[in-house]
Amino acid sequence: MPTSNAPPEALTLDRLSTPIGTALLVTDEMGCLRAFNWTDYEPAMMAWIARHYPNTSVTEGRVPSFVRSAFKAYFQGDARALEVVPWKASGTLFQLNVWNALCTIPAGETVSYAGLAERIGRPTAVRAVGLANGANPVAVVVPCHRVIGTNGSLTGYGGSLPRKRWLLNNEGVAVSP
Amino acid sequence: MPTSNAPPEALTLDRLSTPIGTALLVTDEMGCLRAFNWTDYEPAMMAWIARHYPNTSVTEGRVPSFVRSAFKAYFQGDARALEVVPWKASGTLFQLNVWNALCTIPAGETVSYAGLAERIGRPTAVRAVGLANGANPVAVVVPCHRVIGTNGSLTGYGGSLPRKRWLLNNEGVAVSP
DNA sequence: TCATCAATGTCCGAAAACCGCGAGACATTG
DNA sequence: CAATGTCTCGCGGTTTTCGGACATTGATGA
Repeated sequence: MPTSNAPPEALTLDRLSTPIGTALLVTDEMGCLRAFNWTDYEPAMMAWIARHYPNTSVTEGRVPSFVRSAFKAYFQGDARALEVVPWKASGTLFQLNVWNALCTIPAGETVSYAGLAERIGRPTAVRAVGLANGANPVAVVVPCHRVIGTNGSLTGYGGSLPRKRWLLNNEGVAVSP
Repeated sequence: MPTSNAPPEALTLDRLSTPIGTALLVTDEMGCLRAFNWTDYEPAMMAWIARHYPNTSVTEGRVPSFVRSAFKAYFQGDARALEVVPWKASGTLFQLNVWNALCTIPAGETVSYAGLAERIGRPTAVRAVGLANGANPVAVVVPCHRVIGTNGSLTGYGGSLPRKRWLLNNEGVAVSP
């Protein structure tokens, strides 16, 4: 059956309070995480969903409880709790490569943009990696926050730098300032 | 299930000898015609398939016998024989509108490009209709050859004008030269 | 140590080019 | 005076091309 790659029919949008703001969780019929963001960026997230899943409805509701539990545990300090959450992302081949590579960075470690570029076999596509990083629709679960500048600075983060710092601290990474 | 609109997993490519060249028939798992062309344009057709069905395999084989029979009957003079062949096409909304409108032209009749534009409610999109006509992936079954210029000239045809003339003759239409 | 600068790959939106037409303006023909 | 032919221009969806933007980095020079 070719259903495996088909776009989802219906998405569920849930809200979860965290120490760094209210999070938006979006899962498909299979309980697969399709999008994650904070309420500050709700309009942008909805626009992204509309562009990538044109014929899919989004209704507010409860995502599967194991998903909620995983996020709760993570935000209470269990750095590896999110590894059990299944996710599926829509993007170009290059972006998918980057996102998959992100998941090989264990909690508690960081990689530079250049390092990530090497991992996917495109040593020179450094800026492109940064761009793909920012396009990650399932933040936190796909740990784009674990990528920092070669010199150790945090550089950027779609969800604001304070959150990036908080997430890294929560995973046991020492960040400078 | 969202499977109905999902792309096919595997396509079958068959060859059939006709009075105007060897035809290429491509059907999906359900026996639905997905592409039609003559061997002169085989590379172009394969490229079209690759672009529209990126993850689909194409293997040579036999299409369902009722499909072959229908084509044989048509090319032996049974003008309406192809009406029983199911087809499915990938294209933009505008193109789908045009292709559906084409199927309302009975064998033995013709319509002008302007007339076709009116039928779909876009009286001024005349050239666009011509363009969509040329993009028809399932020629003959979706009878794009039944569209001619307002002044009665054949104007153009992707499969070459002699074939357009032959097809119309075969359906009982009197064409000038 | 800190600005400045160039080199770099991908993605997105805007703009232009491409045509399987038709209508109108003229010229040519019988 | 038709009837026929050539030419020009406007039409509109699709495809292609092009120019910036960017979650970087390493080499320079104060």
